[in-house]
Amino acid sequence: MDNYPYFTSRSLEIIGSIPPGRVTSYGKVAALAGNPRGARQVARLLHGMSQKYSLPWHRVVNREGRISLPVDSGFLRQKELLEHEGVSVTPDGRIDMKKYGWPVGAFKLP
DNA sequence: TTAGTGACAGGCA
DNA sequence: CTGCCTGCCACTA
Repeated sequence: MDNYPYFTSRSLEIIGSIPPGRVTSYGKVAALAGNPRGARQVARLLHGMSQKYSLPWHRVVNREGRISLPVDSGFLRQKELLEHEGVSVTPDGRIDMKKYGWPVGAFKLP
């Protein structure tokens, strides 16, 4: 792993600890990482290096529980990956956060 | 340096 | 439910 800033490395850890079959939001990750205002940074992060570290990027959606990825840029991929884990996604990319949301209770950072 | 942009969020009509 | 607007912050032209 490279030497990333605090917020970045912390975000990567959190995303990496999302269990299969569960999803969270960009804002939630940012908040857990210590910056409630950093949702966009988390998004930019995933956009740039999710593939590189084989992170579960597909388990991160927006606050409305919707896939925030353009249809022409990975929407379908994310949908497939989630359904493959047992997460039901509607054709327009909506997910039931009440059912698949994470974390459930209090989250303890590793 | 300023202006525009985006895998976002929250509040409100 | 759908829009519209404001706040954010790193990046780019």
